[in-house]
Amino acid sequence: MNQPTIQEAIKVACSNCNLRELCMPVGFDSEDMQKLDEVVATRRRVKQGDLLFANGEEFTSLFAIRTGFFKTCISSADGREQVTGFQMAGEIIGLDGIVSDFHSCNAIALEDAEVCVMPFANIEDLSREFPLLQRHMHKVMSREIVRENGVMMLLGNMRAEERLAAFLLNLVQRLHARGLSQTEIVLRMTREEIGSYLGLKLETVSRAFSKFSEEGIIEVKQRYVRIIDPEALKKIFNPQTYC
Amino acid sequence: MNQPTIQEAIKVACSNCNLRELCMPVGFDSEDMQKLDEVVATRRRVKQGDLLFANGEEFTSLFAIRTGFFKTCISSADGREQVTGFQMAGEIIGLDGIVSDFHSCNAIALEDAEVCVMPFANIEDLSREFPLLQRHMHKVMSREIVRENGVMMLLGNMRAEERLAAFLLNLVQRLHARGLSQTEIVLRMTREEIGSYLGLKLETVSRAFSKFSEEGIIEVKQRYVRIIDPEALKKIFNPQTYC
DNA sequence: ATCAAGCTTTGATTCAAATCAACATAAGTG
DNA sequence: CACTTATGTTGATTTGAATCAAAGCTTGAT
Repeated sequence: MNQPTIQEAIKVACSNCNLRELCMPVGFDSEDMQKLDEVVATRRRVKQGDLLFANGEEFTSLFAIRTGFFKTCISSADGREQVTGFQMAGEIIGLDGIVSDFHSCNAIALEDAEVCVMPFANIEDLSREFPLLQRHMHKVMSREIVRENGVMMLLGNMRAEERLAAFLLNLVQRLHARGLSQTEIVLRMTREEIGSYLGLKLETVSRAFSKFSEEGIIEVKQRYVRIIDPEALKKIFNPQTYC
Repeated sequence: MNQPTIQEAIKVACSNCNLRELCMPVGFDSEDMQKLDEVVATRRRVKQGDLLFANGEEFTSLFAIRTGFFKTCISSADGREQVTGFQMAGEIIGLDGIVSDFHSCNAIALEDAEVCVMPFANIEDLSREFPLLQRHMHKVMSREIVRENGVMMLLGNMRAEERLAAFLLNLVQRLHARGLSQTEIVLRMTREEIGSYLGLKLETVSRAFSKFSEEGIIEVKQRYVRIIDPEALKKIFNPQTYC
């Protein structure tokens, strides 16, 4: 079902990875860290547009994103698509598959990407040995649950501009945590994909971008976005705190 | 922050609990099952309208619902409420607290309830000892993630009647799995709470109920609902499969 | 039993976002 | 490069759900 991808047999090591603080728990000594390298079996490259995994595929591994950008999405029986998340370097993807041993969404690379393949059996074995890793995995899953709670609030209660403001703030915050600019973004997704995530149509997303631009809150040119006035965005997202 | 509740020191045992197949993994021998009883420290009663836990409270335990019915909800800075789920007997509540060690939602009893208090430290200790329990906890969290994915699809893509149909079908399915009627429900929540969960206003929920009733799909009288034509509900929720 | 408060239903009107439509811009491809 | 296709913007119109409003039911308390 997936496009062919290169399976690299190169030796991979979390212990040397610059994303370690994002994917992995902190506080291990170097000896334990060596053992933890066993969670990652191999790396895998995924080309832009290709599937990392697909709905219905057997679940065997979680994936830690090393480089690149993904979306996860589900579709209803009559073909409506819902983007359920956007994932970037250092984030874990594939948690949906644990419950049934089959994936229940598609994960698609929005740019050329590389992931660390972490066989779930390895994760479970090492989690029993290392309480810190166990705790870490629990937190990763809980974080995803809490994120989705927030999305429910967005979709259930927020207006189009509030949703887009929240989306932009979340994106820059995560990019900033990875050492990228707090003010400039090059979006990896289309207006339609943003809209799908936020429960809006692409025209509505485009209009909200234009509105923010007219108001001098952001500068937009296609996928390039510069945040001129982050406080204004926060105020739109969260009016009460600012009145 | 919570209303006072009775802390019962009675000896509790999963090994004898009729909800065991819902809360706990299957496949243990009776000796291991005895050890697993340690996961539950005590039971706690929660009166209708009272909080099981509140946003901001320290997270120490997960709760398995023995009897009763809960809602979980979050509120935005300016006071908008979003119900993030309804939980019934045999379900686990409190997963939101794991990531930050503080709860990020309120859990409120919609009827008098009793829960098993499972200190998270106990769960983690026993999970390291018993791979089946470890796997079970992972599945519980993954199931919650997948449920929320489905809610995102509902809120992002579905119309009011489709949302209500999905909600009713989900509810009867879960009640049926607990040995209750597949056709008759007494709702534990108000129209407003249903609306909050589904991203709708209470009037819209009421109108959708009335519409289904006029069409002979359900019989409604306040909180009482009888499903006359479940296939029609499935068709509304999921038109493609039926055309 | 009576009253008050909370919930539910229904109708009239408004409004935010969807839809329909046209064009502009960018990105790929042979 | 020219041409096709994908993506993005903007305007006009429609529409589904929100809002505003009023009345009917239930439930629980005095």
